Amino acid sequence: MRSAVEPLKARRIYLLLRDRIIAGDLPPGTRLPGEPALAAEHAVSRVTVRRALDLLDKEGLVQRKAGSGTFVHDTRSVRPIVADLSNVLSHLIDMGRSTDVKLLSFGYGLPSEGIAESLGMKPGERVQRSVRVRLIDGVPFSYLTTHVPEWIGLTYSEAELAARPLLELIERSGVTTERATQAINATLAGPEAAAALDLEIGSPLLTLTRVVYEPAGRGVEHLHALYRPDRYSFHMDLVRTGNDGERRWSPALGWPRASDKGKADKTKPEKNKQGDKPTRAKRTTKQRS
Amino acid sequence: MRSAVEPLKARRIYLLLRDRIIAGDLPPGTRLPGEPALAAEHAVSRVTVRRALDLLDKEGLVQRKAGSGTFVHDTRSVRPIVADLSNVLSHLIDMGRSTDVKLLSFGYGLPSEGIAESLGMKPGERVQRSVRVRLIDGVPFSYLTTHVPEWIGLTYSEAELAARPLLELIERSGVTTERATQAINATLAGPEAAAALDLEIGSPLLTLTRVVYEPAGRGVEHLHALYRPDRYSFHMDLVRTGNDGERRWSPALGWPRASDKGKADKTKPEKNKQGDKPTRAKRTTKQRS
DNA sequence: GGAACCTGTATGATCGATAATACAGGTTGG
DNA sequence: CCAACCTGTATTATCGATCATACAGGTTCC
Repeated sequence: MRSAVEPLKARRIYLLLRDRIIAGDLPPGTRLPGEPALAAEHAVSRVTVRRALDLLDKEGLVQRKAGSGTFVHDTRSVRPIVADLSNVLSHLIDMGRSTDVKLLSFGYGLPSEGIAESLGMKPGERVQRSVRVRLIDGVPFSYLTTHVPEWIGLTYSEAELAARPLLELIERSGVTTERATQAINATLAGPEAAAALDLEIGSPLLTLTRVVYEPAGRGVEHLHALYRPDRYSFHMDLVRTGNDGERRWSPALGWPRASDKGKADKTKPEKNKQGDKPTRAKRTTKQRS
Repeated sequence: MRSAVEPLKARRIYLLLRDRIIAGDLPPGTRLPGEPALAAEHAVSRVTVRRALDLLDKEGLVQRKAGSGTFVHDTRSVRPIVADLSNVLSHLIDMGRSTDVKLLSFGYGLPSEGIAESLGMKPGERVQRSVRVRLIDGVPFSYLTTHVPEWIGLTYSEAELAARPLLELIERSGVTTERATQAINATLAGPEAAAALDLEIGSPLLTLTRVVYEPAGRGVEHLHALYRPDRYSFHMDLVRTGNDGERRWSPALGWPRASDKGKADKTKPEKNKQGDKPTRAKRTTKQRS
């Protein structure tokens, strides 16, 4: 009967080792068990173990030395960018790193039902849809799909969208934005996002869905963002609030931030090994925040 | 040369359709193109398309009717649980839904380097490590790995950990917790987490890593949580703050929450079809928060 | 009823992933 | 130097995923 489409064994072992490395169970510098040992441990052939190690190697998680062994690579050099809740990269820009935006798609049309509902639009109303990719130091890290009601979208041009932050353009049109809701989740990379973010299909992605409202309560922007988790993550400081029976954590508002012990700071610009696919930009423009 | 371990084609098509469904591109009720059409569109055989649809069907994203077609299932019945930033499920509990905890592992030992560093421990100091699974209405949705310095862990028993929230036990030991930092990210399910959360290996997961500090700055708890994205997501309301040049989004503190338009509310308890694996609990206890 | 679509199911051929095995060459430590 | 490990590489065999094709049966609509 049904054979249950088991994912590739190599991938299974890859994920297992990857988890142990990331969880710190295999600290940087550790020598992994030899390929024959791993093969025996997981009851697979050595060829399969090698493929798993190849994947880890390609991601820079391990370093292989012929004749010597396979070692866990020092992870600290590939720490992801951290952004606070508001999804602001300001301190990165302060550090002199440049963020660019590439506009992949731009057009008008009818919104899907879910978008229309969350923007509170009447049936038949049209939206502007755009797809952008954000790069930091030339490396793509987020894939943004935005939907904006047509009457706002018409106040700026395609070129302006590629050059300025969308929220700025919206506010320039006379709309004031005050409230927003957002949800953070996880998903797998589909073909388009995978290509844009230079990933394999099926890689994990962080998602952020944000809907921005104007004071009257109508939605003015629907943002769906996909982030490479190895290059981006949400970070926040919490303080314990509330009275005895109802104690909980609340985000510590307002900089200065609490824990800046020089920990995840000197994020090196990624070694950019394997010089494949120079990511020829279709339309790239400097843009802040 | 290298054949690049392309993920299974069926999985590729599955992901593609899944993205379009979740993104709202294919609204609930829509009839998908026929299997022959999809096969042609993606240049694969019909058998492969069927396997992709099988996966979507198994996840409840589509519904197939012999002779009629394949339809996008009404997604609203499988909306994920929403938790606010502080990771509190209080309003769910208020709604009468029960959360249980299953303790999978408990023990003492030396921490990995990363854990030790984030807890600010001296070399040689030991930690208590525990792995728990949280269920809501009997369905697992999170996989928690916690590390606590031994001197705190010794103040409570294994049975207590299975019955009470960890932070409560820590505070009971005399430590006051005031600050914490946390990061949200995404990853793929490894074998253990996949088994515990009733998922396929390689499924996407939300991760939350939180380190809790006592006033003196020593870490007292390291929490690594994995969440099923289809059953859990982080949600927050934002307000626009800051002066002109420095406008940004800040979390809207303090309930009452802004957007409760009865949207993601009536989350039905999941149909629990396919009665396989009755999830026999090893050690299950009611627990709040 | 009947044409035209659909899903469900079965078949044998093909191709890639995996297994089992063998050997070459580097590294380490006695 | 040499024994004992390691990674790198190659070979052949097997098994599962995929393909191409065909047919059965349900649904829809004219």
